[in-house]
Amino acid sequence: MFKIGTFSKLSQVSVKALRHYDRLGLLKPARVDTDTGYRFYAAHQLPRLNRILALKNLGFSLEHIGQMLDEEMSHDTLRGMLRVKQAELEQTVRDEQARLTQVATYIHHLEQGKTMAPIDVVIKAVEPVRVASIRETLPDYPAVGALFGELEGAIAQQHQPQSTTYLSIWHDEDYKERDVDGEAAIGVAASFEGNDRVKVYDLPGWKTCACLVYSGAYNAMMAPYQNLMGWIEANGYRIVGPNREVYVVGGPEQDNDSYVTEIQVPVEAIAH
Amino acid sequence: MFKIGTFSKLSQVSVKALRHYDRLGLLKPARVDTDTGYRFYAAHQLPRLNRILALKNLGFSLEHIGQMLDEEMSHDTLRGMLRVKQAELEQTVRDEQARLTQVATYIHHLEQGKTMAPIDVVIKAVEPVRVASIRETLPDYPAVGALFGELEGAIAQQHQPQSTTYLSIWHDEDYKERDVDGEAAIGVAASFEGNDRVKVYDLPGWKTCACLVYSGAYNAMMAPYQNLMGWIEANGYRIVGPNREVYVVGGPEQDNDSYVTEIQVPVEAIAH
DNA sequence: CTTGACTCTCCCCTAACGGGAGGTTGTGTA
DNA sequence: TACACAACCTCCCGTTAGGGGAGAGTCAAG
Repeated sequence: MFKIGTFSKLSQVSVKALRHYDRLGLLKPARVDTDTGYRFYAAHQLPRLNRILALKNLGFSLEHIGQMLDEEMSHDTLRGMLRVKQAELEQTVRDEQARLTQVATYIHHLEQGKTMAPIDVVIKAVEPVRVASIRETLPDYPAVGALFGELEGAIAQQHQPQSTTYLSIWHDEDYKERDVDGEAAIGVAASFEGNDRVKVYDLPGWKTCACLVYSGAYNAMMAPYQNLMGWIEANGYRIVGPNREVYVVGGPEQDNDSYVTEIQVPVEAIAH
Repeated sequence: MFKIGTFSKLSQVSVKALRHYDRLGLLKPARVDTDTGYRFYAAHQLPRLNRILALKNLGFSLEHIGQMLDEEMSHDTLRGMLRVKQAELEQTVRDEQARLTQVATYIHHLEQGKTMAPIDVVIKAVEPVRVASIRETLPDYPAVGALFGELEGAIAQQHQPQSTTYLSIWHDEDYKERDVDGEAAIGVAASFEGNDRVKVYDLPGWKTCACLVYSGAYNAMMAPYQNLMGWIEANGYRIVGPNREVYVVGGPEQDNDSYVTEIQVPVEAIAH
């Protein structure tokens, strides 16, 4: 029988941790003095403690370890837990490696003396949303403004509340100077009805979307686009759909520095 | 100007998180109504929020992000922080991959219908300790018992308190049936003096040591040894020193099931 | 018998929020 | 204009796996 300090040195586990395991029921001392409350551990408890440490090293929570040790756990259940942990670890490794790539990209950019801009790129999910939209081949990008005017008219006609969700979708795979396949969309309620000209549908969401918030006039948006595309390539992603621009703050004038636009490009990680 | 709920939807960041960033000074609302306490955010704050999210995705703490955003941080300092983060991430990836290997090993063992024993293996640090020891070529493993008797005699002679640290060290690289190069060691105080027969020195510690606690008689220790060695090989480690046995509970008799022994083998990870 | 080492319980702390209580403010509708 | 309800506020507690320390009791040696 060892007192907690001796047992702690023996097992290289801190006294605090041993008391913690006692509270959680993971490792009860072999005997507890009823008068003094002193914990006494037996040597034959070392293998159990060691198993706790081993499972902890694998990344299991103490709660899970308790389940794995206490219940007479079946082989299959145990294997299942290991498989789940395996999947978790694989996901973690992938995530960390993606971060590593990003950090390396930024360091590289910095050493080239370039701007910090690519650090603003974020991968996030984009929710689906019901929109009214018009899609057309436009002479150039700014021409999408006219489509928004048309949409606003149609929405006002049906006495719908005005939405703050304005976005355009660019369907061309490559950059084009003219004859652009563009779509203007405004968020609407489910009750809104379309017509021949104005289509109403649920714009699908994306689970992984590279996003960059850009603050400035529309005619200077080329640079952030290039940053975003460069980021996507450098970090091992592939574009899997048309890019969108969400107009957080915008208006009819062309050159307004206070406009805020979010560029969204759906991507997926290139396998391994 | 948006109220917190609108800004939350716009940025896909929860209201709770926005309030949290406000408290931390990471992202103060553009205006706070002095009467109601309502927070009002401006669209031009989205890029800053986006940068916060991007840095958070890289694994930086909010405190670090605050430093990176607030101070007019120099390029060099920034690059330094990125390098540190890069090193951290590399370490994390290595750790997680080691865990992954372990989990895979255990799943494999389970599917072979073998015992769970290898799951008890733990990698930990072993502290250096001052010992009195005798090293000799022994006819067989049990013969080390006599050396302990000799050591105990020498320690008793100097009226030293008796230690609980008993361990033996096996210097042979391979398993040998006879003529074993073994060492018996007992922990002593710094004041203890050796002689021709009994050497006193600081037994070095190890930073990474594969350890297995075994509960049972000495003559059945072959199986745990094989488990441990198999584990070391399967998990990509290499043995880099003589293995030790720490006798947590032991005695002179050969076959006692209540004995507890920890087997320690110094290892290092095989590079990549 | 004293001193110092050891042990006990209890409480607060971590990072980045989430959940909920309880109270105030804003907005849409009858 | 009144009322309901959504949105907002602050404050408090919870999460993991213990660490740090206070204040009090216990143990072993000199």
